[in-house]
Amino acid sequence: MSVARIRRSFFERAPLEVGKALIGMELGSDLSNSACGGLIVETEVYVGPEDRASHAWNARRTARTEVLFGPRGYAYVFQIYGMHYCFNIVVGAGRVPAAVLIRALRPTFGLEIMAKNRGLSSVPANLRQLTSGPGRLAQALGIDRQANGLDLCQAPLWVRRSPVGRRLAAVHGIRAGARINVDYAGDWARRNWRFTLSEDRFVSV
DNA sequence: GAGTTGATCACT
DNA sequence: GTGATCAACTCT
Repeated sequence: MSVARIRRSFFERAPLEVGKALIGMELGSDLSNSACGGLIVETEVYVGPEDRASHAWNARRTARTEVLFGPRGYAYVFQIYGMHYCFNIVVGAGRVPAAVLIRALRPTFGLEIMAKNRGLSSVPANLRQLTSGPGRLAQALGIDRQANGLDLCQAPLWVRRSPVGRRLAAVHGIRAGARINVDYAGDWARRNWRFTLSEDRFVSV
């Protein structure tokens, strides 16, 4: 599959701006030797060191968070609850440690691959099982710790504009709400830094 | 409500 | 170096 990848400058903007702009764009993967992916319908933004909910809170710089301090447009992948992976994109101006978590996709291609990656015997009747939720979509796209640090402008993992997605966002609109499962972050948990394609059935619960 | 494991941190 | 704590989730 020939893919016109996105320019790095797309990611080199204010984190909230990128988090919103990603809604309706395509996320694709060749990590399983056959292309699969879908349209991004849900994101969460972690703005930087001041954000109590961020792994980079208080400028915490460790082996795990290292890629957050590097160039924009790279994958930040971490394991959570001992068994799931979350896929993020490093974004922002300069090298502030900010990222956008991709929380849900509307699956559009390579459905068989994604079903297999998810451990399902066939493509499920309810496609929400494939990519609705950060852990689910990472598994569906074959993303694990090995994908950490991949350059999304070159690697077999890409983001690109989608005319269909752009239209969906224009017609249905984008909603901002509170981020999920970050109650430990106090006031920061209440900021409306989660973006969803309004009314989309593939948005996670 | 349980599962599961690595990162992080507060200690020696 | 060692041990305790717990997490940006999923499935039953």
